[in-house]
Amino acid sequence: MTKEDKEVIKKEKQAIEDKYGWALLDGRKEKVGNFRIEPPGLFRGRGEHPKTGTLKHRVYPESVTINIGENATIPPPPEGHKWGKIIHDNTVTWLAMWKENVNDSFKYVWLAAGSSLKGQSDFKKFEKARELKKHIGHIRSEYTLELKDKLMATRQRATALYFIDKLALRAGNEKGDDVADTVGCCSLRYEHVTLEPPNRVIFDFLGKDSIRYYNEVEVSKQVYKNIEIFKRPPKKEGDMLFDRLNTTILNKYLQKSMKGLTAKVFRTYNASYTFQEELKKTVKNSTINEKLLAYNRANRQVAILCNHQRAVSKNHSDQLKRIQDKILTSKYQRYLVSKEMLELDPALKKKKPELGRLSRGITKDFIKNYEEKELEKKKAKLERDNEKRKAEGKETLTLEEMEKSKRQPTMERLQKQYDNLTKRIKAQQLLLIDKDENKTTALGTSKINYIDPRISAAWCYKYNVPIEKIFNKSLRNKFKWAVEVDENFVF
DNA sequence: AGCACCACTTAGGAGGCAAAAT
DNA sequence: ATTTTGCCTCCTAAGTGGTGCT
Repeated sequence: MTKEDKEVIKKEKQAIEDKYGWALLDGRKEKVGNFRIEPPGLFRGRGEHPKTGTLKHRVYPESVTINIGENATIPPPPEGHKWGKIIHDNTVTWLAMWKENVNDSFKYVWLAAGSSLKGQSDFKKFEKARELKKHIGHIRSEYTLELKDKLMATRQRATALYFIDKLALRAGNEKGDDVADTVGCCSLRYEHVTLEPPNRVIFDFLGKDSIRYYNEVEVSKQVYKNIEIFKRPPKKEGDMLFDRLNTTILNKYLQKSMKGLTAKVFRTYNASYTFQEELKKTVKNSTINEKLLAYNRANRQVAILCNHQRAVSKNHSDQLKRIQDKILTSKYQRYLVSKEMLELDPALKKKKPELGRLSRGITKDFIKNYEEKELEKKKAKLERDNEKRKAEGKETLTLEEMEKSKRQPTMERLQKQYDNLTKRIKAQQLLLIDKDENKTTALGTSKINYIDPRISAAWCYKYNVPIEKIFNKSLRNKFKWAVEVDENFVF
């Protein structure tokens, strides 16, 4: 498409956003989230979903309910149609709703992530997780005691809670057989947990979105013993590990320790807490890039804890090789610069002995390859230059003449080149580490949903990192409520 | 207790786009 | 000039957990 074509499409898109993308909430203009009805198509479930490929019907205005202020103007339905229902319920936050035919579930139109409503509930979520901080000591000592309880139901509850707390497992509601067979903590089955003496437990199951959870963990003697008991015959494959427990029982129990406490709060709490602890490894006087690496590492620890995975890109290993190659190139270039420096001032050999060691790790093959490429480049440049010269009526040069015509390097210039290359090598090495550590881990989900954004904001202030380096535009918008903290904020 | 129903948060992948690399 | 990469937005599925009824 031409620039103009794109411009037209962009404008049309913007006009739709302007028209449908806003709502009035208590007189304030608020951005609406996804306001589009899902188009018909084949249902694409994740993992082995029994309904994969079934037809998802087109949704007509007649099956859409509009939730709007009593005196507000009702947006007109598409020509020739009527809305299913108009309601005025101010106890819920959705603006429109319909029922989808494949799984019989509801779909909603809500305000956008950056809206005041979503911001408020985000704030409440993290405040609740912080509230847990005050109770966690007591909760832990209680479930540690209850691991030995005479009553099997209590023991199971304590053991499940131990996993939820230590491993950040999801609650694990029961599911029907009309959806993919995935589990969380309370719905773990016999075959999902294997024991390895003396105290190792191996988890292997499909969790939310059919993402595999595989983890080998050392547990306390009592927990090991409990699992042994819960797996004792006649229990067999296919049976529930915690047959006396479900999420309702667990959550009812948690309410007693803290009002509003449920299993999912532990994930938020442990994610944010872990992040805050990991961030302490940031080095005060390091470069911005090093600080960002520390930030991403802390983020990554949380993502690993929460098992946020992503598919490895198909050319991941190629990418790594390319970066390694670049590092080698920079190192070789730096070595060449150091040689020139030594030629210019042989006394440097004693003053800066490190200059003599720069060729380490650079193979002859690499050098040969590099020099060949360099020669190609020079020849190409020479050809271009000579074209120009001809056009200007000047004499053409040979390769040797071009080399000679270069300015003689001064020590100052060489030192600058040297320093720049050192900087570049460092940056490339950081990139390499970051990239490799990141190949199967998705950082986004924990950043968006689990890590209290105030921790990040405070970190930025404390270490003098611009907030744009860690929050993109939409995150800054989503976390508007959080950036007002000062550098001393503690989760 | 078990359910149906409902409303909300959490999740990974697809695809678009612009900057970087070639 | 063209291709690759990396970030971001969009999409919608898949969880959690509440309420009210039997």
